[in-house]
Amino acid sequence: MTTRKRNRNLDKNYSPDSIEQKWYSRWLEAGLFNAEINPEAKAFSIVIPPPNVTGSLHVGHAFDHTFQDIMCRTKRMEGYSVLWLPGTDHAGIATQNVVEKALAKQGISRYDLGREEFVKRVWEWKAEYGSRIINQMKRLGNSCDWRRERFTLDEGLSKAVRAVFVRLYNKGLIYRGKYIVNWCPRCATAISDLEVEYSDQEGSFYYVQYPLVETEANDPTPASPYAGEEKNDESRPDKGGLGGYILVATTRPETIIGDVAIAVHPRSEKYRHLIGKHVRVPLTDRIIPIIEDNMVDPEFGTGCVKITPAHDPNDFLVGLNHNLEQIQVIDSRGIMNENAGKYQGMTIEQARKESAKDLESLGLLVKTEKITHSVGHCQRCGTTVEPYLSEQWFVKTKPLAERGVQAVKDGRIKWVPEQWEKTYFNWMENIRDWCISRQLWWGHRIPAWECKDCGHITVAEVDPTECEHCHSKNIEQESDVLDTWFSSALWPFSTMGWPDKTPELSYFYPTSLMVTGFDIIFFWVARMIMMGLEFMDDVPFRDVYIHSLIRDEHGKKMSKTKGNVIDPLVMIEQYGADALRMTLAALSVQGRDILLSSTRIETYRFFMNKLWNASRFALMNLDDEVRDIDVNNLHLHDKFILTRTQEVAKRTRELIDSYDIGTAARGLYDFVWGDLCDWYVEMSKPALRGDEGEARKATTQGVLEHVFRTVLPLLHPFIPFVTEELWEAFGFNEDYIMRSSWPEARSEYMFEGVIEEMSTLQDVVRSLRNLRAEAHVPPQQKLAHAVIRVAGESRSAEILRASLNQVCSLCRVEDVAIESPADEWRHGPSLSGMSGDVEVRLPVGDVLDVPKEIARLQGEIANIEKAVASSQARLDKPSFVERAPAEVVEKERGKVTEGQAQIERLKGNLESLSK
RNA sequence: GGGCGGAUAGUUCAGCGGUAGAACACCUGCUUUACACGCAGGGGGUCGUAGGUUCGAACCCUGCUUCGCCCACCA
Repeated sequence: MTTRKRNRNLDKNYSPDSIEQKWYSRWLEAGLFNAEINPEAKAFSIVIPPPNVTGSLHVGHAFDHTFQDIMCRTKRMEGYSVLWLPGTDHAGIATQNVVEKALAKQGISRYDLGREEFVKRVWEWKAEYGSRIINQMKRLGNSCDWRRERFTLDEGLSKAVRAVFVRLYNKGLIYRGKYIVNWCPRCATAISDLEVEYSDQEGSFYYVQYPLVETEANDPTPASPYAGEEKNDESRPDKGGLGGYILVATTRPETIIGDVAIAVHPRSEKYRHLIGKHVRVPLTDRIIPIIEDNMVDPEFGTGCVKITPAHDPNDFLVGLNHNLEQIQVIDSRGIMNENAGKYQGMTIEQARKESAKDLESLGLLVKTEKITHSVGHCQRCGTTVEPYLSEQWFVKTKPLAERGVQAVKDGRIKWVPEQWEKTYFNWMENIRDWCISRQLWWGHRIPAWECKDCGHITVAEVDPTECEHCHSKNIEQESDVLDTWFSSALWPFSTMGWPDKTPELSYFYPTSLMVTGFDIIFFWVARMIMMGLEFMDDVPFRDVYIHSLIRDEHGKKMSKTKGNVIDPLVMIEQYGADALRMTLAALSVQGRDILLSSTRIETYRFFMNKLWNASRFALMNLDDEVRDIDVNNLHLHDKFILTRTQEVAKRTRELIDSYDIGTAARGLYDFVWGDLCDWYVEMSKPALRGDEGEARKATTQGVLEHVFRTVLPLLHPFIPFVTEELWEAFGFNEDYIMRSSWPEARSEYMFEGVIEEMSTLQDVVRSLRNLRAEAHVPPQQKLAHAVIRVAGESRSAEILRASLNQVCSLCRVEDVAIESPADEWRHGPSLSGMSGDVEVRLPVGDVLDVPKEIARLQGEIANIEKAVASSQARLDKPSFVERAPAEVVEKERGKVTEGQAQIERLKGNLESLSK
């Protein structure tokens, strides 16, 4: 005889706080999250998307992590050796900004401190706040192997970064050059294309006339003959630039002093004759040529473009093609420089206003127009991004991207949901080189040393002491650091010890799954794929699950300024981590944003209590002895719950395997609350009370034991804490539920047809309850008896006869009689209802309101007649009978005959009531 | 300009070929010995719009309206 140590003293209400903390530390102590290399077992691995060290856990992380934790816990229970590798990202620009902001409060800038001291301060900051987000992850219940926690700037990862940089450089896939890049004047660094966010803005279009000059000689600028005149004079020759002027439209008059050419389209009717001629740049004395270039859209603006290679990406390319000078007039902080003449020292905005004013007074500004155009902003600080000419490092991405595309095309990487594949292909197939240098101090310093003597650049994994070319000792390391995403791109293998050949790499790489949001597909996912293929010669992960965004209850993006941020930690305080996890899991639907509100979390908080109390009920009715289930002594409801339990076990596993945790979570919720609590628990009461004898009581206990023994592990990945606590209370075994194995569906507990039979019973119970409510019978009043009228030989009659005890208990009646409809009605005034082939009658004596009941019956008859008529109409269509599947037609026939019988019965009732 | 997704009960969403479901909200009634973090019952929807395919469409196809997102361009 098996016995168990049960704990029957559970509190009446579930309180998560102490329980969650207790179990988390026990799991840690027992080393249950530790990943072991076990050749006997299959490996399952996930590397966590490393959050910023300075960050705080937001609800997006919470969702992401819940998903990963569900997968990891499930796989552990399925017998895999699971690695969930945690860590944080140094987040170069973001972290540097945070620390700079803190310093600014003390009136210090990073330049005051100098590079070395500043970086030291950032490390101090990291030491103080870096563990915060890690602790928050632990509160959520993340089952990461914390022994393996990594940081993108730690020693091992830095080694990997260097190795990758050097190898790519030697392969010719990293190059350095002077190019136009996106530049944030506030952060004073280059940023990649992806770090620019565009938004539409009001701006002005300035129509400026450039005077045509005969030669390249430095003639003095002629004053415009039109200064001060009416500007809309159609006779003016500058309309279309045909006279002494050429008209150019620009949004950036402050860059005019950096102009080096005017470009027109080669086939432009209007301007062709001017190609090769020259103009004088307004506000300067420079003479520049009019050139032709395909880049010009003759339909846009005036059809001619001023070319400023140092301050516009398109102009930059035109400049290269035509071998034009690059004149920089704006410096790295967004201030006009020494080439800007009288505008030197002004901000861009000031210079724009001033130059426009000056152009106007020279009579060269023909008009200004309001336009909306999209303007790029720095993702980190919102400052308007400047195209800026500077020396930068780039990764040549095309060859890497080609392999990345191939890996998805031949199925080595699977995207879930599949739709994201398209987005990925679209980006990868049109990929541009990646600017990886940043003029920051916090990050991986580029391992390149420039020789002050010969200018040669030495790129090396180990700090060199001399120039590899001329052996001069006079070398200096590049001051730039790498884009933070460079190190992130290596995360799946750098965290496992690459470039060394470690056992972790051979066992856990490629990882099984990557879970992340669509916002970093390009930043991160695509680059991990490229780097993984290049350096591991294998994909970094088999499946990519892209989850949707979490928004507030009205579908708005959460943001601090809107004040609609849901803080997962506050939610955990308030409702418990389990409730939050269950909510996030249950709300998740593939390919759709998730709208979250605290009332939703409350719903799942209630679910925790429901599960808790259902367990309390079971425990109150179980003694320490484990009872066997006697399959020959089961009632319908026992078979029903056993069957449903097996179904749910099977279905949940399938759903989790296909990453549909939303449906899985909702299925478990419905099973526990609906099937188990609303029906089984209620129906098991008579047997547990002993009303059906000792054998029935024992078997019912066995069933309860089995159901909880099965459903708690199914729930565990979703709500680990409460299930662990209950597992212990039931005393199912001495071990942790976390270490239990995933329940298999057991065929001996699956019974054919019981779900349908049960629904017959449920319908009858609902009908009876309905009648009670209708007759306003007080719930506490036990009725003497109800009558169920059903043909004696039908299946329904059999089902009901076997479950009379349960029907009585659920409907609070003393006795239920089963009669044949042919029997004479002899119970006095009654209410009746139908469900299927079963007529339910409730003798209600004096309580019955006769006129009201007559009205109700008439209404019901009308409804049924309508339904019968519509079914009949379908049956009358030969096409329907011929082409619809036989079972559908049969169902329709059934509806008609049943409906008609029902109408007959109701009419009989009506007659007897009318008397 | 290219692409993607949504439009179903008051709200947020499931359903994705056989004539509508859940949660929350609302109404009625309940100290029913697991749970008021609960129980029972109820009201509420011509499934955005117009066509088409089909015996049959919320579901498939095509237009339209509308909301949101991504990419590219913007002198």
